[in-house]
Parts: sequence; structure tokens; C-alpha cells
Amino acid sequence: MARKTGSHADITGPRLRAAARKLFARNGFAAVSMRQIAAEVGVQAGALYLYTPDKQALLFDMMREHMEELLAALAAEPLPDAPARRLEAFARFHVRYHLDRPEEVFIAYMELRNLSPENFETVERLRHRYEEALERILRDGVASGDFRIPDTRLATMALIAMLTGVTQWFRAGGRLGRAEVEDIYAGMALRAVGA
Amino acid sequence: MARKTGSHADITGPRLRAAARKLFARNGFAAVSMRQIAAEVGVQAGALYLYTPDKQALLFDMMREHMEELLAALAAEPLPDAPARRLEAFARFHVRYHLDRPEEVFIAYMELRNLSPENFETVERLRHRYEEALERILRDGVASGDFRIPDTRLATMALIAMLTGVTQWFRAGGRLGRAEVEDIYAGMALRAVGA
DNA sequence: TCGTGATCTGAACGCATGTTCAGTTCAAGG
DNA sequence: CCTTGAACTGAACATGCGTTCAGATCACGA
Repeated sequence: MARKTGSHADITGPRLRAAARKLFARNGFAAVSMRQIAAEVGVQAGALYLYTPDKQALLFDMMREHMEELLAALAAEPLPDAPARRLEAFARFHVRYHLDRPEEVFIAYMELRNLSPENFETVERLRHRYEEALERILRDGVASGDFRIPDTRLATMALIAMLTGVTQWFRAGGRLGRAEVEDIYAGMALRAVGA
Repeated sequence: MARKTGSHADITGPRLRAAARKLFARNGFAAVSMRQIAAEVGVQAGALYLYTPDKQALLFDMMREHMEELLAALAAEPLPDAPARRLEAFARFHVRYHLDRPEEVFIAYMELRNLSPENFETVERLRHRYEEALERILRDGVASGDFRIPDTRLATMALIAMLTGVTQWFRAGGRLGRAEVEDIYAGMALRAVGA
């Protein structure tokens, strides 16, 4: 009772990832079973192991890919030279990117402790590279006299926390549109660093 | 083989709560078993049920108490009248209180989805009351012309996310002291709303 | 001195978990 | 038309889960 119609390998693989992402984001990694994921895909649990070595890899691959795509997208983003304009572009990028991928973002921030130590290390390094990109902007702005902040590392963490928080409350179709939200966050970020 | 020396009920109860708090914060509610908690307390799993009806109540009581104590502490905090000074006091209070209780804060923000629907409702109502306290300050500041922000609700969420983020990176004995951190966050919060 | 009851153990309950695997199905290549 | 092998099922494995409970222990009041 397998292989009903046509070949499914190139369909089931992505469907597994999509189902895992949806369920992990909604219920948490530890609270989701392989059988639940399989049911969402429309397959028995055993079949999942043709597409992932284990549950941990499912989580790790998801988080690593998310961080790598985030870094790639940032690298591809055109950033102006002037520190204030560069920070504004970063803030807008961050809000936009995170609003586009609420599930990945939620998982990336909530499931860090469910990674094995080595996998945690890898993801943490990627996250640090992203934070470094923002801190470089802040350091440049301080050096040029555009920003007034006592500590660039603290300001980096504060800004990222503030901007990422948008995913906690924003709902499409709500009172505020995405463009407005992007505007307001960018403005608050600029003022927060004294631009 | 029980009841070795003296009466333990008033000792085991608090120890259970402390162990649960520590383990939930470190590993996540869903990933911690009652047997692990019992081992941390130094007791068999069955004995825990003399002190809590079930695992869910352990989490719920912890979160409810945390939110109630947070609200009580805020109510007890002397807040100046002038909006800018009031916001500064709020920011300082928030940072200080959250740095004092890293485990409770972590749980309160990470384990919401592991609450039963009714319990979630209760905790969410308490959280909303806290957010309301901040938004009232912002509304007052906008009305008086002290703050310049397009949307007080968004600014509330942005500020809380920024301030709460301190628990993610701050480590006692690190480069920055608690007082400095409090200063800098308060300053950033004030500037973010255009004070 | 004895009985009581608070406190805890240790075993059990049914069920769910991640993972493995022998066997089944069937589209496609020769 | 037959063989092959990718794709999947369904059952099983050992282990762990939250929770219950009869019974053991022992400090303390009578």
C-alpha cells in the first residue's frame, strides 16, 4: 500500500520541511512528535526517515538555513554609506525580512536550547555574524559623530530585540500596515541611537 | 523508607518550585520530566503530587505569580509625574526587575504556548495590564507634547521588547555593571520616543 | 508507650515517544 | 512483459512519560 500515483520524493521532502516548520512554530520542537509531522504530510512516521536522519537534524537544518538566508539577504541589500541612512536601511530590512518569515523567526529564537551543543555552536556563530553587521554600522556612526551611544554592543542587542519584537504582535490586516510599521520602527531605531 | 528526620512539607514545597523553575528555564517545560524535577528535589516522582495537582499547575502558578509580583512591584514603585521622568523610572524599574529574575522572565516569555487555553488567558490578561501601564505613560507624554511617536501601542511593544531583551545577553560580572546597563537602556528608551 | 497521620517510596498503569526494518506497492526502463 | 528499485506501510523495539496508589516509615501528641 505505497506509491499510489507517480513519484513523490521531490514533493514529500519539501512537504516534510513545511510541516515541521509549521508545527514547531506553533507548538514547540519538544512538544511535536514525528507522528504528528507525518500526519500533516499525509504519510506514516517511518517514511520521514527517508528525508531526514532524525528529528534533531530537522530542527538544525531549518535554523541554519534561516540564518544563512538572513545573512545572504542582508548582503544583497543595498546599504547607503552615511551611517544614519545605513542604520535606517538595516532596520527596514530587518523588520521586513522578519515579517515575511514569522515561523522561521519564532523557531530561531525559541528553539536554540533544543539544539545539540555542536549544532547550537554553529547557529550561534551565524547569529553573531548578523549582530556584528549591525554593530559595525553603530561603530561607524559613533566614529563619525552621527550616533550618540555609550556602548555599541549593548545598543546592538537593544535594537535587535526591539526590531525582532515586531513579530510578537504584528498581524496582517490589523490596524497598522507593513509599510507604516517599517517606518515607525526605523524612526525609533534612529532616535534611540541619537541620530 | 520515608520520613527520615523531622517534618519536610514546608521544605519540599518550595524546593519543588525552585527545582521546577530552574529546570523549566534551562531546558523548557516540555523537555523536563516530573522525574527530573523529583531527582533535583531529592525525592521520588510520586511525592511531587502532594505539592502540585499536576505538571501544568506547576507552570501556571509560576507564571501567574511572576506576573502578579511584577504588577505589584510596579504599583509599589514611585513614579514621578512628568512623562519623561515617569518613562525613565519605568524603564529603570523594568530592567532592574528583569535582571533580578532571569529564570522567571525567561519562562514567562517562552512557555506561554505550553499553558492550557484558560491558563493562557489568565496570564495574557496580566501581561496586558502591565503593557497598559507603559502605554498610559506614552499617551500622557504624547498629549503633553513631551514624546513624539506615531503610535503608542507600537511604541509600547517596541520598548518592552527592547528592555526585556537585556536578559538575553547580560551576565553578572561582565563588562558592564547593572547600574550602567540601567542607565543606557533608560536613555535609549527616552530617545526612542523623542523625549 | 502507643497510635495517628503526615510524608514519602516503589511499583505499576496505559500511553506516547524516536527510530528501525521487513515487506508491499507500483511507475518506469530494458 | 518482466525486472528493478524508489517510496512507503505497518508493526515492532526499548524507553520514557504523567499520574495513581497501596504500603512503609517515623516524629509527635495523647
